[in-house]
Amino acid sequence: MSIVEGKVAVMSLRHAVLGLLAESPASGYDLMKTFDVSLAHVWPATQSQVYGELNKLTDAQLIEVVAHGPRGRKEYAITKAGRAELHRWLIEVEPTGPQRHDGLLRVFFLGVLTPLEARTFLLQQAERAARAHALYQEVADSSDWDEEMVAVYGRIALEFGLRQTAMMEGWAKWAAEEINSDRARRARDAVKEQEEKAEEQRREMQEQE
Amino acid sequence: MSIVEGKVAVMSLRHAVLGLLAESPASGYDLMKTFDVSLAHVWPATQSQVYGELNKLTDAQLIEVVAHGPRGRKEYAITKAGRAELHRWLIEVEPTGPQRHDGLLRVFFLGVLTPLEARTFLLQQAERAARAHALYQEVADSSDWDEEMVAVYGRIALEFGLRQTAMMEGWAKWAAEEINSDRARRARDAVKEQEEKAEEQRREMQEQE
DNA sequence: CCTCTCATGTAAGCAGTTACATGATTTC
DNA sequence: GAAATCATGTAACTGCTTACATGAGAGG
Repeated sequence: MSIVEGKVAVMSLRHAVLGLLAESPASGYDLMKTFDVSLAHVWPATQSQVYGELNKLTDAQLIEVVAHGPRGRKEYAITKAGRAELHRWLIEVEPTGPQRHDGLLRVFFLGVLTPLEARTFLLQQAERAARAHALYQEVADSSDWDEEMVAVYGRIALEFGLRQTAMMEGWAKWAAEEINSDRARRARDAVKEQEEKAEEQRREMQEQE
Repeated sequence: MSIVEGKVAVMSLRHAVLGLLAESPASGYDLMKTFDVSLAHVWPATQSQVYGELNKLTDAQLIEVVAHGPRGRKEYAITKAGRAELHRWLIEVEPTGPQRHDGLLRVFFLGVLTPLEARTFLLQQAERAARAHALYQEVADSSDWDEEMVAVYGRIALEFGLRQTAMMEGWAKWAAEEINSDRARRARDAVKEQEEKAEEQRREMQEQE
């Protein structure tokens, strides 16, 4: 399933699980902790999703149960076929890049707000970004980036978060200023003028009746 | 619906449609063109989604049909209630920020690749970002950012794209270098050592049998 | 014994994608 | 009159979220 005649479903959750199990065997419960902490901002997943995916991956023989623990605990490990699929995904499947940014979507519609409201919104975005940046910075400072593979690539991912939030803050502040720019003022004047013209026409139409 | 006792569904598609109709009346067909061009990287939507949402919004009286054209064309306009809902969403609902970045997800698992493969992957990411940046730059250069509200905020959104792609390129290049760093080399050595120890233990176990 | 953590699962529903269906109008 | 474009919709399916259900073991 999922791979039929070269046509491949996206489904990165599957590969997130495979990737985590490639590092070390774990139970669904263990994986959830990782999803809630490390992967929360990259690929969030819910408990029911993870347990469901583990069963599907087992059926597809990409992972297997290697130990049964107390309380029905099932420890999974990646299989050879699973490693191959993970490798294929990493090397051959084109990443799609980030999509669906609802903060940025709002920017397209800031014209319906007053300039003051729009400016406030953008400065709030800047602050949110700054707070997120500070949080990432804390993690970067507190963690001991020692001799582990996870650490090297985890650090690289964290650096992305740092740069992303810094970029966001700078952009939002710049955008807030831009609203007060000459260009924006001219645009607002033009819109107002059009509205006045339309109003005038409407009045004339009414007078004719 | 969708708003029950302060509990609000996310559903930004609804607000994307409201936002577009707030600027000027349009048909589903018109909106699709906007979704495919301007909003493609911010909030992609399919044709069936848009037509479905238009009907739902009409039922909810947030928009209304203002004209019937040829070929069954229905032109929609936003209502007062729709404008209020759009305003509420813009001001009161917290943006969630970007989520689900499958390129970044891959970074977490680069440990399963050889250093060379990982480096290649990151440099490909850098190139992709550079290409996207060039594309945004072309739009920025070619468009006449004249006196229109859409232009001001469209330009601001475009600037986000420019900064985002520039950040991505810089980060990916930095990351590619980081793999050759001392820290990474030490991590790889440590992993190898552990594997050798495990191998040794396995051999000892077999000898005992 | 009681509570907290560990541990796995099911069911309902919404959001998003893909594919299919249909027909009117314009353009060459 | 054929092809391209305009225009709206439905159906099936996948992915994701929310809420519910259940129970075993550990620690006070």
